[in-house]
Amino acid sequence: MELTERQGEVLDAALALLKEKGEAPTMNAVAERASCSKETLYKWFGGRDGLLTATVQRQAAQVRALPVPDRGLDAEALQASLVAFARNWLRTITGETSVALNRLAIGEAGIEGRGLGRIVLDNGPRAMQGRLEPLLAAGREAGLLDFADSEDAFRVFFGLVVRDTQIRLLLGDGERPTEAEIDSRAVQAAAQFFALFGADHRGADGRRRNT
Amino acid sequence: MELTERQGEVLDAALALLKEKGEAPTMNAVAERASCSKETLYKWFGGRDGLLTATVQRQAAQVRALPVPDRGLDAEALQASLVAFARNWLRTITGETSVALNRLAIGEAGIEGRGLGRIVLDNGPRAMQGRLEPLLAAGREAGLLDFADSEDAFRVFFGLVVRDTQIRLLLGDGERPTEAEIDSRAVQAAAQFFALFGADHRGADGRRRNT
DNA sequence: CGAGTACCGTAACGTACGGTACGGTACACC
DNA sequence: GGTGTACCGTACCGTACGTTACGGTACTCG
Repeated sequence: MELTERQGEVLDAALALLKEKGEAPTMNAVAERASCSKETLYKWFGGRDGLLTATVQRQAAQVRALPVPDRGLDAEALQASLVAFARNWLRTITGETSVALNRLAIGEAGIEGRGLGRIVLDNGPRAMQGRLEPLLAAGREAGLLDFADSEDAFRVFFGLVVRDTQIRLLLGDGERPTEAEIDSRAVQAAAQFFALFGADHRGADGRRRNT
Repeated sequence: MELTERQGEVLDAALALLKEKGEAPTMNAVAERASCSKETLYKWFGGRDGLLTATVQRQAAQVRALPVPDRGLDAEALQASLVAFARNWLRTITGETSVALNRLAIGEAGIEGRGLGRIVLDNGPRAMQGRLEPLLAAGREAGLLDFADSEDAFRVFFGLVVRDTQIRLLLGDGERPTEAEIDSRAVQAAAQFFALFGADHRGADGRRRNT
């Protein structure tokens, strides 16, 4: 959906309300906050579902991709890329916006005909997977990594990075990791991933190359 | 809260509706499904919040604990316990009931004064942590595991087991793992955990004993 | 300058739903 | 048999909110 600047402001207002109140804002609240008429909301977005969908889409779309070195991939560069991925991802999912969006999407994901979960999924875990798997494959090509199934490898990396952080935040456990903790965790996760899938280590996980 | 059998039936009806509709059921719907009067609902549970809280509590409380061998802990027994833990946990979180409960709790977790998130948290990740950490500590005592911070070790285990499974299910990605996949993943996660924290391996994660 | 367009502000409508009230029934206890 | 208790079924009330309608204003275009 193509957005004018004014429409973007309206969606920003909707997002702000979502973060403040913790639940999907009402049409009245959005109209008031954005200083626009409800008629305009309906004209632009079709209704409540359209407004919320557009709000989620606007935010989800601006999760930025990280540049991946596709030439001259050595162990150092691969490690650095993985750490950068992990740090970027942790920052995203622990952010207030991401938590609010995921809450909204999850809350409506069980209901017939709601597409919010799909949007967040496509721009969240699946987007991460789509960007990371090529990097992992390149690492294997370069003889730095050793795994059979790149999807499986991605999921292990995801687990090492995210752990129980996201589900705890979603459930309202207030303790957000600090920037320093995020950095440390990113380094740690990348190191653990290398310990499991680095080509210069033994296949201690018992499943290497056959799962 | 002490429950009579009839009250349990009412909460079962509420849970059934929650799973069917994907969102918190209305008082009318619960009364009709359970063949009871709304007045009774209010008398028993105080109101809508009380009813939903009781529903979540009833389910959350019956996540069963696994027996932990506290004597004669050898490598085999520890591995078996970890696999059992992983399998049990994966079965729980991929179950329809758990997904519905988590959706409900997360959807209301951002709202002032709602306690559902806390309940699920206490009976979910925190309960798992409370049961697993003693096992890990025992493994360290027995010279089988090597880690500095047992909470950190728990979280790595959690990540290796759960990966992105839970968040994908919550967001509506329909693909549930089969029983065979759960078994395989449990074994794999335990092996990977040993590869990272087993006392007979090198400390390849770079953080052993100092984080 | 007149017509059209886009938008704001506000009022109004319909409905869903949480909560309450009340009559009716079955059963226990004196 | 009379009284109290617990519960069902249903009707009712108030409010919140999605949606629609409409009058008023500014700006554009011919």
